[in-house]
Amino acid sequence: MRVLIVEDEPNLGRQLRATLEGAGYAVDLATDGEDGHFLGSTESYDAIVLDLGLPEIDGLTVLDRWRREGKETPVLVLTARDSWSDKVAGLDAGADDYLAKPFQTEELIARLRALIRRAAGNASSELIAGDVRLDTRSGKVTLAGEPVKLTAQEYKLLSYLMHHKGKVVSRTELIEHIYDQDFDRDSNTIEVFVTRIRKKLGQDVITTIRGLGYSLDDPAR
Amino acid sequence: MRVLIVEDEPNLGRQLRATLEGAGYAVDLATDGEDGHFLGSTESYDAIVLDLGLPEIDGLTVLDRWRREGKETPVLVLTARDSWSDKVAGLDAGADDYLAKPFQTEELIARLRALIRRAAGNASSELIAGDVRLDTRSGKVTLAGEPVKLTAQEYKLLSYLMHHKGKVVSRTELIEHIYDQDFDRDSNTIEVFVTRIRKKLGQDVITTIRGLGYSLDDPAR
DNA sequence: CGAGTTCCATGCGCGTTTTGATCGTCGAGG
DNA sequence: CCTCGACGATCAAAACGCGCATGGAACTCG
Repeated sequence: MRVLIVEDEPNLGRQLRATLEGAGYAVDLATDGEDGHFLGSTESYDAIVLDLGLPEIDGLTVLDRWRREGKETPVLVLTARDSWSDKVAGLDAGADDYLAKPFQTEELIARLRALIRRAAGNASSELIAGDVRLDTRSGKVTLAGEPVKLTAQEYKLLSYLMHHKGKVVSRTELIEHIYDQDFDRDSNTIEVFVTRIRKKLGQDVITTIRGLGYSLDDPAR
Repeated sequence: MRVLIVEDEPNLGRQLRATLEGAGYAVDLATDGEDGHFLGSTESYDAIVLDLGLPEIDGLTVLDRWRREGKETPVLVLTARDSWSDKVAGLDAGADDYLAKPFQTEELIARLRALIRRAAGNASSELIAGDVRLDTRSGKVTLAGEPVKLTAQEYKLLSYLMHHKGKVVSRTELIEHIYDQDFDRDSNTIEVFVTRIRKKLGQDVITTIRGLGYSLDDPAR
């Protein structure tokens, strides 16, 4: 999962990046509204963390522009604790969730996870496809009840596919969501990890759609 | 279920009351140690939330008095994030659980519930994972029945992991919960303590999930 | 002042990730 | 129905970086 942080205060920005990377996200960081808007418009993220108090362009403006452009990416807005006006304005501009500063990082992570889950249309923290279960809260995967050990990248890949169960996901899309900005686009890494996951969870978990990408279906239904 | 909150800071006090009432508790609020002590002694509660930093009479003193009077009501103590000394002193005075400020309201509710459940009967204040037992009340740890001497940091680290048994906990999360705000993010302290705990309690108590963090599982199930 | 604890720096080993090469397979067109 | 081309799967080995161990410095406490 790839996340954009728009935060002008350098320290907080760095801290946020560290936190989210620690939680397994690929993170891009923009330090002003201009940058933030550009990245948010051109790259593809699973969620955006947006601080409202930005220099140059105001955070609300950025959010508003994204929505006008048709960007649907879920946005979590950071506000000063007492500014209710910001909150109301943010609602109008299309924010999906709020967090008042200062906040606890776990709360941020929990909210983000919920946001991404909601955007994918899932209700619980557990994603299920056939015999495979992935718990986004504890970060664990089981196959027919048995715990399976996945490496960090394997987990990220599987997680993305399960969040988009039934959809055909292109290799490019996977690369974009698993890695951050600068990554060598032509390599067969994805294939390698698909192979590895299939080895651990069974051949038929991930279906190949030739020329288009991969898809994870739920055989249960 | 009836709960007493002893908290001098008006805002936090009100917030706590609202939270707990929302969770279905009957709530009394005392704003200083004097009041708190009196209410705790004369009324009957299922649990008490006690802030240590109080004017007039110190929270610890209040707690100590209750215990001398023979009050068995479970007490959850709120401490400033970094005052481990408070924690230790609190243990001696007979606190049943701790929460460092600032905390998540969900966590408070969860802990309170656990506290009440424990006090309600059978269960003890023990966290159990395999051969390892950690008594949150006495602060003692045993391995297969044998007492093990842990240092303060080792205890904190282990305690946090045991409170989140089964979850993958990132290094960042651990650092944030064990140290106060500004702490050198790139240092291998956590690794060092993990190693030390493993030396004392056995290699397989804490599982490493490469790239993500650590996890403590209960092999019993 | 000494014992114990906490923290930091360094180097190394090993699992993970990535690369590149090769093999297998599917599908279109002859 | 066969052949060829393109795409995907697989493998092995190299590169990388994480986490571990260790020893020592700084600090805290009695």
